[in-house]
Amino acid sequence: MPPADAGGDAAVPSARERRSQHKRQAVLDGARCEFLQHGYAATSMDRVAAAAGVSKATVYGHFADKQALFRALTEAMVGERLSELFGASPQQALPAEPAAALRELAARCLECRHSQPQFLDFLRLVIAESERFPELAKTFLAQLEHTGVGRVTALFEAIAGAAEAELRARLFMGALVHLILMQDLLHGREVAPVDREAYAELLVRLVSAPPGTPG
Amino acid sequence: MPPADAGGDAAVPSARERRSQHKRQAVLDGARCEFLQHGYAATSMDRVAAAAGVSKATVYGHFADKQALFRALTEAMVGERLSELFGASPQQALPAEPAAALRELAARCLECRHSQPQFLDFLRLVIAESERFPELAKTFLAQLEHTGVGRVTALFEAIAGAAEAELRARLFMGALVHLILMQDLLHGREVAPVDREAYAELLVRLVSAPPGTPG
DNA sequence: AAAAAACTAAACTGAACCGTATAGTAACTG
DNA sequence: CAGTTACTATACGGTTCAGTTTAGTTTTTT
Repeated sequence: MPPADAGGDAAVPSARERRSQHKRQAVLDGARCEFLQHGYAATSMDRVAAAAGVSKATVYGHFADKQALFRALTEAMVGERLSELFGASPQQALPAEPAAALRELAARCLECRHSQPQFLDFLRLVIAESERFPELAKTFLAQLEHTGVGRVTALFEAIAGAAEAELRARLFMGALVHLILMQDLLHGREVAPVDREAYAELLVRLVSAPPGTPG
Repeated sequence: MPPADAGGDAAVPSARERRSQHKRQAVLDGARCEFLQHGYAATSMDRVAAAAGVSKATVYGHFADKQALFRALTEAMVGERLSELFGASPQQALPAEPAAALRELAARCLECRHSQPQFLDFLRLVIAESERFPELAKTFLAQLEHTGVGRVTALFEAIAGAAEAELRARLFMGALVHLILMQDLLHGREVAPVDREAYAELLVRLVSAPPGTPG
């Protein structure tokens, strides 16, 4: 018999459902472009609709208001941006040797300006709206904890023992994120150029040092 | 003879001049409050005037438009926020011993949430508007280079030789700024609490390590 | 073919905003 | 005291914006 499902969440979506979801995705794509470029306050719903190639009524048919659209967009982005950055993809597996894995991870992060251009804009958006949308900031950090710190901590446990591994991981990630922030987000390459390879190499060397006695 | 100066930049300002500058400062204070709280786009000039306790005509008498006011405000803040953070004040001199100075500097930075609450909002503003006002970002970084990296580099030269001193300084500052950003700006204390003292101590120890051979 | 659902284009409401203008007031100057 | 300056309060013009509505079209379902 034909599916008695009258427009719900069937496993096999109807043609109407597919069309609707297609439009919904178009709205999200348009919103992504506008919000990432102009921030929350300076983005107008008219331009979102135009960028999505969709009428304004359609936008409001899928999302209750501007805030709902923003939240739906950013929630979707938190996951994809971070997991792409840390390479959950199968072909981008890290080397088995911990130190080499760290070096590879550092190189990958410092390349994000080219490999993940949207990530920088997204990071700026998260910081810019961290007061207006604190849940966004928290979700971002929780995902970063889950996707990044966890993995790196495991690497440091293999290098320098378990005691300081998490702190070392945070330090490692922090130094990388900071460089990206200053150089790529704040146009620091034009103000104070830094040798990224030397930076990464020194970072890996220092932060992998054995847990010896303090100087 | 009495000063023939007719309203210019005399060394002894007239009473009128003083009144005017007082109002101008009130406008800047109101603007600071509003811009730091709501960002550029979401701040209205009407609310700036209200926050300053001043009529809107006075605002536009002192500043050509919203952008000019924003630029004047942020330019003024770049200097004061950073120099207060790094303690150019006489009573806040750093210890003579380099390692102790680093520890003191780290502690001071990690306390900025309490000692310099405006700094966090300002940092968020600089990042949020780094595309709309790239000069602001560059000025901020240039000042950070001048006030922060320079000093810290000198400390590391005294510890680990001149070769890697600058990179070590950037690494040191980067790890600190990152922690502040994640914990204080992005509400990370509620998501992933970090022992700040342990973080600072490990940071100082690792980044002060002798320039020995890599592992 | 008829009914239903989702869409489009365009106009509209009510409010906010930037910047200007007007009219009048308080303070300083010569 | 007369003139100038900076201010206040208020209102206005023109634009933009969030969100709704209206009327009509395309697509899917029955």
